[in-house]
Amino acid sequence: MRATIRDVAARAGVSVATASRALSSERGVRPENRERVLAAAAALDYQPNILAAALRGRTTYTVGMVVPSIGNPYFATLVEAVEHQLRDDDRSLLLANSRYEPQTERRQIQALLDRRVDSLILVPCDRTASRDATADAAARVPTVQVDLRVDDHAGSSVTVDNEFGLRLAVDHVVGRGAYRPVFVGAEPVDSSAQERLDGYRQATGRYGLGEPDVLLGDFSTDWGRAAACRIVDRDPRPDAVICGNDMIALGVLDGLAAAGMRVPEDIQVTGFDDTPYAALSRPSLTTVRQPQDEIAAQAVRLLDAAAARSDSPPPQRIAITPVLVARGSTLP
Amino acid sequence: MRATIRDVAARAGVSVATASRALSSERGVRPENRERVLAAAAALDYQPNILAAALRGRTTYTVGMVVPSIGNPYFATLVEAVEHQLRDDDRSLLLANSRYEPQTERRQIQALLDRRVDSLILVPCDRTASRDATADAAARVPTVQVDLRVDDHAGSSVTVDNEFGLRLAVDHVVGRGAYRPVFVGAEPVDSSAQERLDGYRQATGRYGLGEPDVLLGDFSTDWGRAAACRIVDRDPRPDAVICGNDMIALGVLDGLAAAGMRVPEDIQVTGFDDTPYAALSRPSLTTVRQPQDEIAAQAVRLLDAAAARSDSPPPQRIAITPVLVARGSTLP
DNA sequence: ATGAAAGCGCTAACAG
DNA sequence: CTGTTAGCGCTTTCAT
Repeated sequence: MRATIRDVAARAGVSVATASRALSSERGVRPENRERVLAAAAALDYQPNILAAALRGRTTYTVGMVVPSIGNPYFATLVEAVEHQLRDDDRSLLLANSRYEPQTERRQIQALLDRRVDSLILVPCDRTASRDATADAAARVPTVQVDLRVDDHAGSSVTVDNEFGLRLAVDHVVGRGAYRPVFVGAEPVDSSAQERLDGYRQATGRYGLGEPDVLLGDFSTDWGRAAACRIVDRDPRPDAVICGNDMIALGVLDGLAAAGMRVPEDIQVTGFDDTPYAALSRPSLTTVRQPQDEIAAQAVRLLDAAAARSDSPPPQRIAITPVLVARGSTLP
Repeated sequence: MRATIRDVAARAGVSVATASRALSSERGVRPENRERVLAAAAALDYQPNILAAALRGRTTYTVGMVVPSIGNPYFATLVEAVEHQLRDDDRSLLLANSRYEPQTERRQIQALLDRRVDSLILVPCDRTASRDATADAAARVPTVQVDLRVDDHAGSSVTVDNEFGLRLAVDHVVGRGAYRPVFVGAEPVDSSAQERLDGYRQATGRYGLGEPDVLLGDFSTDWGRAAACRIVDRDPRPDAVICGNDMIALGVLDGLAAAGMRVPEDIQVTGFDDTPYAALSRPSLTTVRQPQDEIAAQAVRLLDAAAARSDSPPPQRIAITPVLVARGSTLP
C-alpha cells in the first residue's frame, strides 16, 4: 500500500497538518520540522494523492483540451505545444477528440468538466453549433478558444490573424507576377475558413484584381486535388493558387503535377499553417506559418490569469501575427 | 454550486446510500425509488464528482498514455485510435509526451500514476533506459507497451510484426527486379529500429543477396536526405532503398530527386508505417502499413482483461501482421 | 431494500 | 509555529 500523509507525519513525529504544510511548501513550519517531514516523505517514497487534494482543495493540476482531430498534424503539433507548456508547471493534459462533431464535442467537454479540470482549451469545430457548449464550459471554468472560435461569444481566444496571413500570401504571389489568382478554401463552417476567405477577398480587392475567384470545399487533400482539376481546365488559366491550408495545397500540388503543370513556373501555389508536411512536398510549399508555441503559451497564460482572479477577468482576444515562409512552390 | 448526491437524495426522499445505489445502477433498489432518484438527478442536473468516487472507490475511468512525440504523425494517429477506443466506454485519456527522453518519460509516468490512472499505455522510447520505469509502472497498474517495447521485460505488449513487415518490403522490390537493395534505418535505440534492421538482414539473407547493406541514422527526414546523397555516390549504385520508416523514406525521395534520379525507374523506395504523409509524396510512397486501430483495440482489450482479474494475468505479447501498400515509389 | 455511519487522503479553519 | 477537528462527495459495510 502506498504511504499516506499520516505515515509521513507519524514517521516525522509531527501532526498531519504540519506534514501537509511542509509538503505544500507554504511557510509556517519550523525549518527543523520541515526537514524531518521531507526526509520522512523521501524515505517512505511518499506520493501525494492528487485526487484527495483536489477533492478537498479546488485544483486538479489538470487542464482539458478538445480538438477536432488529434490525428491531424496541425492539431497534433498544437497539442504538443500545449502539453509542453503545461509540463513546465507539472500539470497534465486531459485530451479529447471531437471528430468535428458538435455533439461529440459537447459530450467531451462534459466529460472533462466531470473530471474537474482546472481549465479548458477548446478548438470549437463549428462556428455556430459549438457555441452553447463553449459558453456553458466558460461559465464553469476558465476557458480559452484556440485556433478556432465560435461566433458571437465573448470568451477569450487566441488565434492567428488569418486575414493578415492571407494578405501575406496574396502579396507574395502578386509580387512575383501573378495577376490571376484563385483561392481554394473550405466552406466557412469554422472561423478560420471564414476569416481566410474574407482575407483573400480583401487582399485581392486591394490590388483591384477583379471579382475574387474562389473555390470552396473542405480542408482536405482530396478537395485540393479535385480543385486542381477544375483549375487547369479554366480559360484563362489562373497563375496562382492560394490555398486555405496546407492539406489543400498538397492536394493541389498533386493534382497540378498529374495534369502536367509546372509549379512554380506555370502556376504558383501557397498553403497555410506550415504543418510538418509543407517542407517535405515536391516542390516544397510556400506557406503561412502559425507560431504554435506562441499560441500555446498565450493560451496557457490567459488561463492562468483567469484562474488567479476570483472575479472573471474581461475576456481577451489575442490575434497572433503569422509570417510567410517562402519555399519552392512560389517563384524566387 | 453543483448539486451533490445529498441534494439528489433529499429531493428523492431517500438516503444518500440509496441514491448512490440507484445511480450506480447496481441492483438492490426498489424500482419505484430508483425512478425517483433518477428523476431528481435529472431535475437537478446532477453530475457525479468522479474525483470523489475515485477517492472512495478505486477507478478513475482514466487511462494514461505516454508517447515519445505527440506531434509525430505516427504517434498522433495512434493516440487518436486509442482515444477513440476509450471514448466508446466513457473513459478519458491523460496524455503525456516523453520527448524521447527516458528521464522525462519516467517523470511523466509518475505524474500519471499520481493522478491515479486506471491503467497505462506506454510507448517506451528506449529499449534499455525505459526499462525500469516501465517495470515500476507495471507493478502498480495494468500496463501495456504499444508499438515499442523494452528489452527483457515480461510485460504485455502490442506491436506490429516488424520482421515480417520488412520481409514484405524486400520481397516487393526484389519481385520487381531489385537485386542490390540498401537499408536506411535508425540506430537500434528503440525496439522497432532493432527489429526492422534484423528483419532486413533476414529478408535479404533469404535471397542470398550477399552482405546486407545498411545505413543507420535516426528516424528523420534529414537523415533520409543525407543517406540519399551517400547512396547516389555508390558504385555500383543500389537499385532499391528500403527505409526504416516513412520519414526517412520521404527524405530519401527528396534527396534522390535533388540528385536527378528517377523513382521508381532508376531506384525503388519503400517506407514503413503508412503515415498520412505516405500517400501525399511525389511519387507516392510504397510502404508497410501498421493497422493502428487494431493495435489500439488490442491494447485496450489487454488492459481491460488485466483489470478484470485481481491476480495479474500472464503477460501477453501480441504481434500484429502488417500489410504492404503498393504505391508509386516502386515499380508496378 | 434501506439507512446510518465510517472513512478514502488531504487541506483548511480554528485554537492553542 | 503546531495540533485538533472538520469535512470535500462519494461508496460501502453493517445493521435494520
